[in-house]
Amino acid sequence: MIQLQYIKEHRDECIERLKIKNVADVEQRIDEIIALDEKRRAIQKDSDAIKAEQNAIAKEIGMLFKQGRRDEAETKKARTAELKADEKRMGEEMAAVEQELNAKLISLPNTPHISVPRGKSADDNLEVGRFGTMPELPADALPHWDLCAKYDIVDFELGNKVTGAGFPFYKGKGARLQRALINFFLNEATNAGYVEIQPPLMVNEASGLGTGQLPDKEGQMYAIPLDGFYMIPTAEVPITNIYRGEIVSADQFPIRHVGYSECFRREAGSYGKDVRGLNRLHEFSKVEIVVIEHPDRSYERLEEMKHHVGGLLDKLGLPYRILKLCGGDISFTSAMTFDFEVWSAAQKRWLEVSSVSNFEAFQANRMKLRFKDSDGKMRLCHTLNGSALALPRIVAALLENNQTPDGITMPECLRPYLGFDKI
RNA sequence: GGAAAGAUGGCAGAGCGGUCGAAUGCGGCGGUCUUGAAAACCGUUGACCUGCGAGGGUCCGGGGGUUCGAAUCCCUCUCUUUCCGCCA
Repeated sequence: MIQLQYIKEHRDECIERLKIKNVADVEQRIDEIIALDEKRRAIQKDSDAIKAEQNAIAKEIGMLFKQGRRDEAETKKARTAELKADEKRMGEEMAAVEQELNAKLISLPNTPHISVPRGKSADDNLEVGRFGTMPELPADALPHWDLCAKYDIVDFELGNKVTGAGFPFYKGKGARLQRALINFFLNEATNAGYVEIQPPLMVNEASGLGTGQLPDKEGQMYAIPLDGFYMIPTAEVPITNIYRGEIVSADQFPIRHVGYSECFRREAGSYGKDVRGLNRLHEFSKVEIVVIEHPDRSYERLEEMKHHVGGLLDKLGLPYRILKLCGGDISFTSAMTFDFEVWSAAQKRWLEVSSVSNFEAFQANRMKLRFKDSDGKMRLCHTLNGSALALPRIVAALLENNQTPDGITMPECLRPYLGFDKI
């Protein structure tokens, strides 16, 4: 949720930024919010005056009773009845205005950073770097789903039987590869100063609201209505929500966490060739990094996180590119996002394996995550997160890019975790 | 699943329906003392809305009610703890 104060004090800048996200009727929406806020304040002023009078009378009545002046007390009571009626009416008006204001505020996406490129769709994302070398595969090279079957390391059919499409089984060296990647990613992050967390895989509604999955992306999460829980779509949700409602002390900055979790996504409406094999699953493993930082330093931290993610891909020897997402492709909650895509050499496609974002104060405002600044004032923290990394597409690229006539070569950095060097 | 108890400030923990935004302890911050630190002692220390300010208002798990007046009484929801049962 954008801070109301920011909207009021920087109306034009706010509108300009939201236009980068192609928000329809921004001026009108912003001005409605400002008007509602003025209305709210006017009502509150009157309502506060009434309450002040009520409080004063109640005090007087207390005194009168004590002094035994009952008649005078009864007279005062009459006045209170009038005030009560007024207060009730105003309270209802206030609640209605607040509800409307809140609904309008919460439906506004985060303001993107002013440097975010304009654009309508993923085609307009800006490539800001390309690393590694793209392997030349022979003409008979296999896509990863064929390799999975050939070496019996990921079984999609079995997943269909036991659960459903998008819930594969990993077997033998495939399962071991999963475990190796998770450990490799967790260790790398720990060495870089991230404190490891193993979070719950289900969260309550308040947590979903805190990080912005609710109400915006309700249909994307698996829900357990009987208990009011949601299966997490990413470890970002439970880990960031650790700090929901907290006032952290400034000397804790930056707060760095890493967590591995299974991620559950309904992916409603996405079908076709994009979902083949490991390209898009309903359940997948991911290691996530989460950072909470002082507003003045959050963009430094974003760079640091990008560096960390890039380092992982370098070590894995996968060719990748970094995209700065345009206004049309960036998420609802994000102010700036970089996607990392690896080259999947047999599919001849770029696959997104990480998304690193700065949410600025957007999540913190929803969660009321604050700190006391050096001037003693309460301020909202900035929150950031990134995948480091999501496994399935990494596995897809590793299998495809490293295939040879006598097996699939595993990258050096994973061998201590794998116990073998070839599948 | 059955039974009971509870939810108060960063934490712990008091609180006859009016003088309670809330005792006390711990913690935090400032100071005295000290070469420095610890201890001791003194002082200070909630958040939010609104107003230029003085000030006003709100908040004792959420919601509703009784009352001139509710942290305190009633209803309801949620959650937590303990015991029993079941089970990893």
